[in-house]
Order: sequence, then structure tokens, then C-alpha cells
Amino acid sequence: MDTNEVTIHHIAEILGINSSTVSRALNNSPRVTQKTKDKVLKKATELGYQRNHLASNLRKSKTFTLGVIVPRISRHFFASAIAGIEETAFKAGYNVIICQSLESLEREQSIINTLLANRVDGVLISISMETKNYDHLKGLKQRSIPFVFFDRHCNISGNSKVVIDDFDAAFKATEHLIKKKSTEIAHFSGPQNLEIYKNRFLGYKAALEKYSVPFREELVITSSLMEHDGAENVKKMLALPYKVDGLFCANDVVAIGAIQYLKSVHVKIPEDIAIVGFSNETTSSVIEPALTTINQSGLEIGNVATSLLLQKISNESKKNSNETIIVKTNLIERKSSLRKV
Amino acid sequence: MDTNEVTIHHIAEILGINSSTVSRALNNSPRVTQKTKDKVLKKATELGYQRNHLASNLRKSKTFTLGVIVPRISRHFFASAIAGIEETAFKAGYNVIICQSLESLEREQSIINTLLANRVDGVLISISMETKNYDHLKGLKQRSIPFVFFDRHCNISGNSKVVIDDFDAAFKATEHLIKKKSTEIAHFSGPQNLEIYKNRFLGYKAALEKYSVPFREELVITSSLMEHDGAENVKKMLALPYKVDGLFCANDVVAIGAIQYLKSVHVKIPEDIAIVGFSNETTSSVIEPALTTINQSGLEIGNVATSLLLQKISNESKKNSNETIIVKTNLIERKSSLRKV
DNA sequence: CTGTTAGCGCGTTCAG
DNA sequence: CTGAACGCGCTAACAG
Repeated sequence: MDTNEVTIHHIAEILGINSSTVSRALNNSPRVTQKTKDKVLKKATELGYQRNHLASNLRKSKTFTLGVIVPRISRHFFASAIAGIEETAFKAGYNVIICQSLESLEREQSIINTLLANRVDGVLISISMETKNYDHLKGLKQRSIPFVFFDRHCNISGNSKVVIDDFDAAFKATEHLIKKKSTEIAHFSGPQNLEIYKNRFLGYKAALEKYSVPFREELVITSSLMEHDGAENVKKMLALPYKVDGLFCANDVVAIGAIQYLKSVHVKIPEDIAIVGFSNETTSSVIEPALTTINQSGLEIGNVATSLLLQKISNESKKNSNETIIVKTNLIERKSSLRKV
Repeated sequence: MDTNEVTIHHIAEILGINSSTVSRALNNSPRVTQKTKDKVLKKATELGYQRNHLASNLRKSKTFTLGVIVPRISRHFFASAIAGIEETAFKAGYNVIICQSLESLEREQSIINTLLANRVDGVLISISMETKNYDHLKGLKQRSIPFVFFDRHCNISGNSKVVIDDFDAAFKATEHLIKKKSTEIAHFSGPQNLEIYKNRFLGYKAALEKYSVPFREELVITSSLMEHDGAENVKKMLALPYKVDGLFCANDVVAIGAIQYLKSVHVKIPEDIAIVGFSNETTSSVIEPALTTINQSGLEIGNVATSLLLQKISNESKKNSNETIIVKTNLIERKSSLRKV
């Protein structure tokens, strides 16, 4: 019943040499004649030999595998981040195990155990919204498995992370609205225990301050990150005793819901209200016709985070570094061509 | 420099018993006293023991890992399919290696080799558009590694696949348009070497025939699957000497481009033109306000495909079965609430 | 119920 | 330059 796997022993036997030599030849060791190398290689391809990474990895105690933990694969930002991760990892000969925490701390813990059991060489992690203590990360530290946060990170120092410059992005966004003559600028925010939403909020506030636009607590509407929150937020916003003429939306999904609801109640965008929001490839189709967006490239963050992690893996001295790489964003103002909607 | 990994030998030594007993205890074998089990388990957690799956897998020659090959992770349909795959796999204690072919046959081949080297227990694959010969799949067959196609499949018989009922979906879509009194129904199609687009085309044609609506070759506009193709297609369509009043769009991305362009030239949807198109969670935000959609659940397909694969893996007799599971779709007609856009 | 022995397939000593 | 022997960590088979 077992599949007839070809091993180095088989090809050694056929060639009348020792399996060690075969191993060395296959690894292109300088201590083997080119002649035997050729012989071995030929036989190997002939028999359809395929190195057993399991055994090899066990021996070398290295797996060439990275663990990736994201809240949810189907959120486009994470999907494109994974694409970036996979791209960089693949080029360096690494595989990737993708796991979703589904925003649950418990699952996050169990995933980390799985990754440990699989002896991954490193971990990339974007923490769940629920996660507020980081005990489960100690397991990684103990085994000195390097890990890098991306996008969502924790505020404990001594860790490497790759994040977008949320403060700066939010500042620019709000500044943009102010320059467009908005005076009552609402801010749809996300869970404040997540650094990114906190920083976006702070950037918003800082811009208001700089331009002496009064900050109003009520104009900051926080919600979880569901599309229907967009509509809910708009309802709350319209019920306020201010004529809101600008909106900075800290989350793309919420922005979609908000824009659709605004349109449904006949608010004109951008005439009645100017909006700036975060976006990404897919949601941009919805958001962009209506507003200026902040481009948030998952692909780039994935790439950067992975090469940082690979550095830590290969460079022993960098193992305990705690860099923070900040990926800058830029505002993309809509061209008028599609605004005729 | 090596991390001090705790092995079953360590804990065996400390407890003064044999490592096999520890192994059995950890595997909850019935052939070990509850007492020793408790002892072992306690010591294990105390020392922070973590089973080395590599060694275990090597011994058992089973990896509890599935390979997944998709054209592109960041396409939402595949992202949600992966979510479904991961979900079902995780529940059954399986890990998943995600790979992207990026629509390249060459990469597809190389990926399969990697998966073979990693000794995956099974493979889920959605073939690239470029793939027209299937020699690289022979490697899987040779090693009798079960595999299941999903969504995009090849037309070679003797394989298991999970697909949506494209013919039926297209038929229903076209029928819906006909019942809405459309008489000149255009069809935006995709590459005809892919079964799904062929079947969608055939379903469209069959519906026209059934209701004796004349079929016009020119109304079928085929393109690759880029968003800008949507606009291009619309331009071609509007240049035709027919007053098109219905459109069946076989691809969501193209649909987005088409709708946006139609709106930009002041065509009213659905008054001037009724549209039915395939959609998924994300694009639905864009498409749904405008048209009736065919729900295409990546999650469900992922789930179904994975459980089929797991069956083949565990059930020796099912290994060489060649089932085709057809996941039905349903039309979702827009409620009017959001149509006020 | 537990211990002993023997590998899974490979890479790395140490000899020659 | 090559061969022999050992062990990575775990589990299956066979004893007792």
C-alpha cells in the first residue's frame, strides 16, 4: 500500500556507491567529483527522485517554513499582504503556513502552538482585535523563534514591526479636508486598543489642532469594523447638532457602508461632504469614485515584513533587533473622469 | 546556540520511565495507566514540551498538511475559498500550504514539486488560465497523492472536482433577464479554454434558445478578466447596431468596470439596461446596488472541496473515486432599499 | 501495562 | 574523494 518513494539509498544501491555520496552529490558538495555528481543527478531525475524535506529538515532542524497569522484571509488587505509575504518567501526558498485567528485570542494561542510544533523558522503576525495580553508570544521568545508584527501590532517594546504611518496618514487626510474648507470634520474610528486606530485618531486630532479647528468629542464615532457600522455611524452623525461637511474614515469597510448610506439619503459626495478614507485595491472601486483615498498597500507591507523576518532568521546578530519599519502612505485624489456618477 | 528543545527522552529520564511510554501517554494510548498518563502530562506541560511534528510525521509518513494552489490569493473568490479550506482543514487537524500560480504554468509545475517534496497528504488545485496540458499532475498520481480540483478544473475525466453549476447559473441569469422583458441581451464572457466561462456561455445560449430569443454572435464579447476590460466591452457593445437592454456578465471584476463605465456615460441601471452578474462578498458592494447577482460562495466551495479531499485521504477505497460535486448558486435580486443611489 | 529494539530518510561526523 | 556509522525525535513491532 505504501507508495514506492525513491530515496538516496535506492539510487546509491543502483549506482553501487554509498548513500552519503549521493547525499553530498545532491547537495552539490565540493567534496564530490563532478563525474559522480553527474551520474547521481542523472539517475535521480531518471527515477523521479524527490528529496524528502521532512527528513532533511529534521536532521537540520530547520524547516524553511514561515508561519503567518492574520485575523481573516478574506479581508482584502490581508489577502494582498499574504500575497506579498508569499512572494518574498518563495523567492528565498521558504514556504508559508497561513492561519486565521478570526479575531479570537484563543485561536491565536492555539495557532502559535501549532506553529511551534511544526518548527517554523519564523512568524509574521497581525494580532487579533481581541488580543490585549501577549503571554502566548512568550513561547516564541523562549524558543528564540524570530517574529515580526505587521499592520496590527502590540505596544510592547522590544519587538520588530512593519506598519504604515497611521499618524501621518491621518494627519494628511484631515489636513486635506481642512484645506478643502471643511470645518466640521467627523471621524469614523475603530477599536482604540488597536494601535493603528489610536494613531489614526491622534493624527486626526493633531491636524485639527494645528489649524485651530475646534475638536469635538461627539464627532468621533467609534465602532467595530462591519459594513453595517458605516450606516449606523452616519445615522449617529446626522443626528448631531452640527452640519458635518468633512469625514475622515479610518476603515475601508466602514467607509463603504457609510458612502452607500449617505448616497441613499441623497447626500452628495463630495459637494455636501468631503470624505477621505483608507482604501485598497478592491474597495477602491467603491470608495474612489466618491472620495480622496489613502493608499494602503498590503503587498508592500507583506514584502517588507518578510524580508525583515528573513534577515532575522539568517543573521544571528540581528535576531534580537527591534526595528520598526514605517511604510509611508500617500493621498490619492480622485480624477474627475469617474466622478460623473 | 541551539535552542534547548524538550524531547520525550528528557521527560522520560526525569520520570525514570521509557520514552516509548511517554510517547504513548502523550498520544493518549489506551495501553497506559491513567496514573502515568497524568504524571507524564504534568511533567510535559511543566517543561513546556511541544511535540516535534517533523519527527512524528517522518515516522508516520503522514504530514497532516494539504497543498493548495490558486491563481492569485488576492482575488476575493480565492481568498474566501482559502478561508473555507482552512476552516475545514483546521477542524480536522490539518495544516495548509497556500501557493499562488499567478496564472503561470511554469510556476504551477514548480509548486507541485515543492508540495511533493514537503510530502503533503493531498492537494486542492484551481488551475491557471495558461494551463492546457496536465503532465505536471502526473507526479501526484504517481505518488498516489489525492487531489481535488475546485472552481477552475480541467476537462480530463477521472478526477474529482468541486465546481459551481455554471451552466445552470448562466441559464437562470439569462432567463431572469428575458422575463424582465430584455430582448437584446449581451454577454461579457471570459477565456473559452476555461470550463467555467464556456459553461456560462452555453447556459446563456440555452436560455435564449428556450425562449426563442435570437442569438447574435456579436453580442458575445470575450475578454480577459481585468477591470478595464469592463469599460472596453461596454464601448464595443454600445457601438453595435442593436439597442442592448440586458447584460449577463460572466465575471465580477469585469462587471465592476462595466457598471462604472455605464454610469459614467449616463446609462441608467436597471432602467436602461438590466444586468445580472456573478459576485462575491466584496464586489457585491459595488455590483449589488445595480443589479441582480449570482451568489458565488468561495467559502462553501472551499469547505466542500476540502472535506471531499479529506475523505479521499482517509478512505482508502475512495482514493481513486472521481466524483464531481456541483455546488448550486442562486440569484439574488436586489431589494429596492439601496437602489435609490 | 511497560521496556526494548529498530527504523522513518537524511546529513554529518569520523575514518580511511 | 568516498564509505561506515550514528543520530535528529518519534512511533510501531515485538517482547515480557
